[in-house]
Amino acid sequence: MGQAQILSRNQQIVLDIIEKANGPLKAYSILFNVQKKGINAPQQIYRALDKLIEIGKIHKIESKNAFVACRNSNCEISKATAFSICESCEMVDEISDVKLSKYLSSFNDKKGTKYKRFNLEFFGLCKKCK
Amino acid sequence: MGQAQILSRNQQIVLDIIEKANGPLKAYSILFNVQKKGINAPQQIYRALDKLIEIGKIHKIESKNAFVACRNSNCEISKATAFSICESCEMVDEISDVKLSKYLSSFNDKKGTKYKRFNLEFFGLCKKCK
DNA sequence: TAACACAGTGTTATAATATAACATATGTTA
DNA sequence: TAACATATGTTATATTATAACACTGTGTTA
Repeated sequence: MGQAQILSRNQQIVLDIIEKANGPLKAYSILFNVQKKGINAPQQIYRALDKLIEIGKIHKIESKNAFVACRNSNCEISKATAFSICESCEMVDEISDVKLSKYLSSFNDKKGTKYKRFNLEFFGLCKKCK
Repeated sequence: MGQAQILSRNQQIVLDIIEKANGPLKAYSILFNVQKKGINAPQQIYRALDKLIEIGKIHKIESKNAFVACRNSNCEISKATAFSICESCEMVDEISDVKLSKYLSSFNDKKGTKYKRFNLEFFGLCKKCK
C-alpha cells in the first residue's frame, strides 16, 4: 500500500498531463505540452516518467512507446500489468481482473521458474471500433 | 498451418542471423552483421523483420526492441506469444504452455470483449543468474 | 506481346525515441 | 554544518524506426 508519495515539481507536471489525457501519451508529446511550464528537454520528461513508473503512478505501453496513468488505485507497483489495446483507435484500458492477475502471478514455467513481474498486452477492437 | 513460405534473399539472411543467435538481436546489430553481405541500410533490415514477423518466423520483444526466432514449430502466427525474460543476463525464452495460451486466448474482459492477439512478457531471473 | 499489378530491392534522408555526461540546486539527516 | 541523496537544467548524442522515390524481376491477363 505504501505512503502517499510526494512528487517533485516536474514529476507532478508530467503526471497531471498523463492523468488528464484520455489515452496513452508519448514522451515527446508530453514534452511539447509542458514547454510553456519551463520544461525544455527530453531528459526532464524521461526522468519524471522513470520515477512515476517506479512508484506505480503510470505504466508504459511497450508496444506503443507510450504512457498511461495507473487506474488501479492500489496497483501492485507495476508488478502485474495487463492492458487492452484497440488496434484501430489506439485506445488503451488497464485490465484489473483479480483472477487473471492471480493466475499469472503464480505462473510457473516448465522449469519451475517463478517470475517477479509480468506485462500483458491484448489487442483487438474496442466497442466503438467494432 | 499454411504453406512453407519462400523467403526472399534479404529475408533469409536476416532470419538466418536471428536463428543462429542465442538471444534477442537488435535491428542495428543485425545490420552491422550483414553489411558484408551487401545490406547497407536500416530499411532493408526493418522490411525483412516486418515480413518475418508477419509470417510468424520471428517475434519482437517489445520491452527490449529486439527480435527472436520463433521456437514453436507451429506458432499461431504470433497471435499468442509469451516470453520469459531474464532481468540480469537478457536471456529470452519463448514459453509454449498450452494451458496458458488457451487461458489467455479465451480471456474476456468485463465488457465481454474478446481479443485477436496478445503478448505476454514475464520478468525474473533465469537459472544461471539466480 | 503490351500493360499492369505486385513484391522486393537499394538508397538518401529524416523522424521519433531515449540516454550520456556534467554542472548546479535543493532537501534530509547525522 | 557536513555529507548525502534526489532533483534540476542543459548540451550533446545515441538508438530505433520510417518516409519517399527510383528501380527490378516475376507473374498475370487483356
